[in-house]
Order: sequence, then C-alpha cells, then structure tokens
Amino acid sequence: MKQPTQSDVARKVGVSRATVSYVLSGNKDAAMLISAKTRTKVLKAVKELGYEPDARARSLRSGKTATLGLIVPDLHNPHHWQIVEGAMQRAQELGYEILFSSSSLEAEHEEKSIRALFRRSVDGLILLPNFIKLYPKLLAQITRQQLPVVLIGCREINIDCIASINTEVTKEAVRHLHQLGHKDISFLLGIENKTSGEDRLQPYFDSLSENERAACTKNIIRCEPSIEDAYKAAYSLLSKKTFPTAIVAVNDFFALGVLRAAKDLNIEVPKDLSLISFDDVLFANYSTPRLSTVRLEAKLVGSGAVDILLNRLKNKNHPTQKVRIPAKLIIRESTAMARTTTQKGR
Amino acid sequence: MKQPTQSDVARKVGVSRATVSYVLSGNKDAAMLISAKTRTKVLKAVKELGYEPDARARSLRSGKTATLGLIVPDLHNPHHWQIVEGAMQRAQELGYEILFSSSSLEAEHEEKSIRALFRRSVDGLILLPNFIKLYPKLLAQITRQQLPVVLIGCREINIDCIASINTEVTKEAVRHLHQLGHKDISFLLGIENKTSGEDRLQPYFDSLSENERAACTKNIIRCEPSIEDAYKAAYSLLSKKTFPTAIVAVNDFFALGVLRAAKDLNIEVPKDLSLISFDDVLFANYSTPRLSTVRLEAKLVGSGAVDILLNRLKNKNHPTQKVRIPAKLIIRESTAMARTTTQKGR
DNA sequence: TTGAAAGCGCTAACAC
DNA sequence: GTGTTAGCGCTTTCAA
Repeated sequence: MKQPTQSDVARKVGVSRATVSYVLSGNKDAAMLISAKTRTKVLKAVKELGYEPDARARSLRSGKTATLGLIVPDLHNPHHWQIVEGAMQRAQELGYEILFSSSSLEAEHEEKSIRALFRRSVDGLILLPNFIKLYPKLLAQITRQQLPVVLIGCREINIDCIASINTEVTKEAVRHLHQLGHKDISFLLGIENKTSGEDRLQPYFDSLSENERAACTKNIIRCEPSIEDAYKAAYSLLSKKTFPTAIVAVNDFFALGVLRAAKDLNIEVPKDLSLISFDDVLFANYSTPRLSTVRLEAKLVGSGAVDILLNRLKNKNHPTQKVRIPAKLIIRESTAMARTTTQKGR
Repeated sequence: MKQPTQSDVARKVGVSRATVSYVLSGNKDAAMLISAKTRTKVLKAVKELGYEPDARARSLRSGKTATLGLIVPDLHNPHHWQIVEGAMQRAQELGYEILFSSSSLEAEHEEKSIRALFRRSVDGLILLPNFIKLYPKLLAQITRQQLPVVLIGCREINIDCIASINTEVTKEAVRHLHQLGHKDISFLLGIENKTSGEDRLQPYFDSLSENERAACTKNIIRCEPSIEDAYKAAYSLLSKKTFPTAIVAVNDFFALGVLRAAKDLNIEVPKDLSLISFDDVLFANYSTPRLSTVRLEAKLVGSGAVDILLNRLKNKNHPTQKVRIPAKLIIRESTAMARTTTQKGR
C-alpha cells in the first residue's frame, strides 16, 4: 500500500487538489478563502486516509524547507550534546526541524557533512567549526549561495555567531585560584584544531603572574580529545617530583580524567591539588569531589543559535549578530587552599 | 546568487540534462553509456559551478531517499547517544543519512517525531520506543505503508529488532553479588514506560532467593529518569536504619547518583555498599570507585540496527530478523564482600 | 551515445 | 470560494 497523496484526498472529498492545499497550508490568507464546510470535509478525509503532506514536494515547490542544518565536531563530548539538545528543542518549538550531523573530528567528514546538508537544501546552517578554515572553497560556496550561517564560537568577522564568553570568567577562575594561594597552575587542553577551548588559553595566560608565566610553557599540556588521553596526560604530569598545585582543565570531561589520575596516584583533590574546569555538564555535580567549573550554558548557546538563524532568515539585511552568553564560575568542591610544600602533603 | 541546477551544467557543457544525470547517477548501466570525453567535460563543469544535486528532487522522482529515521527517547542518557553515534557512523559508511530526533520522553513528541519523519519520506525507521504502544494508529500506518521498521529492544512479534540480551547477564550480576555474600539487594530503575530497563527486572527477580523475594517489594525502587532523581531516591533509601548491602542500578547514570548519595551519607562503596549498573558508558571507568557494570555495547546496537534495516530494504520478504547483542559483566571496583552488620560498619 | 519528454507531489498565480 | 495550470529539479523510459 502506498502513501496517500493530495490527489487521493481531493478525489475522496470531491474537490481539487488546490483546495486541499489551501486547507492544509499554514498560509492564512489562503485558508480564509475556504468555506468552513469544505474545510471540515477535507480535514476529515485527511484523517481517515492518514495523509501526510510530502515535505520534499512541498519544499521543492515553495522553496522553503523549514529545516536547519547543524554540525558539531564529535559526539563524545557531552558539551556538544547539550548544544544539540538546545538547538533541537528550540527548533521544534518554532516549527523547524534540525538535520544534525557530526564531523567525527575529521576534516573530510566535516566537508562531506556540509555538502550533504547542501543537497538537502536546508534553509540555514549552524556550524561549530573545527576545520572550516581549511575549506575556503566551501565557505565561498556558502556565501555565494547566500546560505545563512551562524557560527558557534565567535571568530570570523561578518558572520552571525554565538558563543559563551570565557575571557572574563577564565580570569576570574585563575583569580580564584590565586586567592587560594596557588602559584603553579597548569592548563590542560586538547590538540589545537581538534577541540574547542583555545579561547580560554589567552585569558589564562594573561592572568598569570610574571613568575608563573616564565614556567608557563611546561604548564600548558595538550592531549587528544578523549577522556583516556586526558587521564594519561594528567597521570604523567602528576607523576613528576614537582607537580602543580592546581590544574585548569578545558572541559569537565578532561577533569574527570584528571580526578581519576590523581586518585590513582594517591593525590587528594582538593587538598593536594585543586581542579577547575569548563562546561558544567550533568555529572559535574555528582562526581567526588563535585567539580568547581565554569558553566557554559551550552543549551542556551544551541537554542540561541537557532534564534539568530531564524532572525536572519526573516531579515536578510539585518546587521551581523554577535551574541555572547555569559559564563559563570561555579565553585564546588574541587578547589581549596594550595598545599604549601612542593611535594604533596601527607 | 542561486544554487546551480542540472540545467546550468547541461547548458554550460552543451549537452542535455539527461546526460548530466547519467554521468552523476550511481547507476552503472547508465554511466557506461556516456563517452569518456563527455563525462570528463560534465564533471569539470560540475566542479566549476559547485553544483550539488538536489536530494529532494532526486528522491521525489526516484522514490528513494537514502535516508533513515532514528528516534530515541531522550538525550540526557549517554546510552542513547552511543546508539545514535553507532547508527550514524554505520549509515554514513553505507551511503545513507540519518534523520534523528528525540521524543524528549513525551508521548506527544514521539508521535510528532514519527509523523515528521513520515513527511520526509524516509526509507525506513529505527525506533527505540517508549510510548509506541500508546499509538496503535500510528503503528497501523507504519505497517500499512510497509515502511520498514527496526525496533531497538525486542518486544513486538514479527518486527525486526535488535537488543542487547540482559537476561543471563543480569542473573550473572546478581549471582556475583550473592557470591560476595549479599542477601539484601535493591534494584533502582526508572518509572515504567519512561526509561528502558524493564527487561532487567524479571531476571533480577528470578535470581533472588525466596527470602529475598519476600522483602522484594520494598527493594524495587523507581524514580524519574534524571540523575538528581536517582540521587534523591538513593539518599532516601540509604538514610534508613537498615539499608541494602547492594544496589543494582538500571544504568550508569543512576549509579553516579547512588555513588554521590552514599558519599554524602558517609557510606563507603564498596565497603559498606556494593553497586552494579548497566551500560558501561565512558565515564564508568573513571568514577571513584570505578563502576562494576554490564556493558551493553550500545554502539553495536546502533550500527546493527542500520544493518538490519538495510537488509530489509534490499529484501522485503526476508524473514523477521531478531538480533541479540551479548552483554558482558565488567567487574571493577564498586562491588565487594557484603558488610556483615545490618548497619553500615564503622 | 545522446536527447526529448513525461511526471514524482506539491504550491501559487490566475481564472472562473 | 474553488478549480486550472504551470512548474520546482530531477530520473527514466523511449526514440533517434
């Protein structure tokens, strides 16, 4: 049995296809023109047949898809899920759908994903880019076709974007650590271009004292973006004779790896080591110790991106929108007064 | 500037649209018919113009969409993400796309999501159902249109499905606990119909001794599906004068809540309380203590679902496929010998 | 080896 | 108020 079409409905009621279209289209001007009697008859037939309008045909004709594309780098990081979740919820509220794909941290995938969304003719794109700089051609195509894009993370000029602002709050985090007496603070983040978080490096650096900065090179630790890699990096760092009194981890996920490494080395957090991270994912408040972290409001970023994109769709000439979501330092249990000896205090 | 169409390419090369179609279609019979010279000319023009075939038009005409629908109940549970990830990866490998949506644990959403996928004319559907029993009409429509469906979790007769088999391994988990001397084992799971895991209840029950079963009613704890709810439920359970020596939690997420509640009540896991859960999500191996858990191979379930669905698409008359992915008990640090006193041992 | 033409299911301008 | 009709961009016979 095949899916019923508009014609089936029209035939059943004894009206033309256009009438059915008018009844079902959200278009109010058109809907007004149909008599109540006809409308109810049509609606009844639609129900009986279980008719659903074909979105492809509809959008092919109307030029609108009511669909937004969303690409995130990878699915391992809960932070990205939150963004997706926020975007999907908001889109559904507003009658849009999200076509979502992940680039799996591969440049090639990212390009493929974008092309796929092109083919499906999305009305607009939300991008959390990793590699897009590598694909100027693609970017050129996006602009050439005037496909509205909003970027998550504000880097490019003249493109709508949304991001949580970490600059001030990162400084605040370091200040918090300083106030607790920490003078040797490491920063753990992902390989460049593989994870977000580069934006937090500069304010971290800026907040350090001159002395600290001198030792800084050895204090910036980079690792691959899995929790296991973070664990290993932290393990190796904390195995040294002298290790920092505090670590700033670029996300809660990494923090979990650090926590575990500390535990395995019999280093107590926060007594022997303070730890502060970014995201405030769900489990941050349930780990032991609970994580002091910077809440990034990822869900808001996701939903905000949808709002910006829809604004842009309504008004092509709107000036560039740059939305900044304030991040917030949440102090829980993973930060405390710095230990005084270089070695951990037993 | 508008997206270039097939005609633009044809015009540029000086051939007909059909020729362009032949060159680009995966159809080998057709592709063979085109001279190498023409082909390269066409391909060159395609590149120059940045032409991408319109998937809507293509599928409208050909009747195929190369798109699969996937619906999961909610996005909070990492288990579901793993399924999505597995499915997306496999689909991409095989040249299919996944249209993914979440029903946010709401029956109404679930229905809406399915309808939305209908409209987009997916070739098939992968469903992790919560509420579908409530929508016999929808189910009727699915079968009426002969839309291939694969269910995650094997309940319905005569529909393709894939699931991890928990029966034996759940018994094994309880046996493990028994061997450690546990005689008072609670089971923490979600509200019926809101989370998966019902399948683990019966084997748990079956594994209990008669004595244990007598006390069983009070030992089956249900809560809403958030980590906070699990925390509260565990907190209240563990606050009682006599509390179980072991808890089986329906997923690792809940286990985290339990762990935290125990910590807050100064109950040591595993010394005073053993804990075993299901999923083996990423962080299960990084919590303190590391979680003893049943690995559900969620990614395999996701990719397997895609394989089953594509099999079905190739062969409508294939007998019903019921694939079972063996689950595996992973003993880590959250289980140990039962404490001997009813109270926790200090 | 290529081209012409029909039509997938729908919307929107126009006619009645 | 409702019907007629011309495509949206593509694939796919059939004919040349």
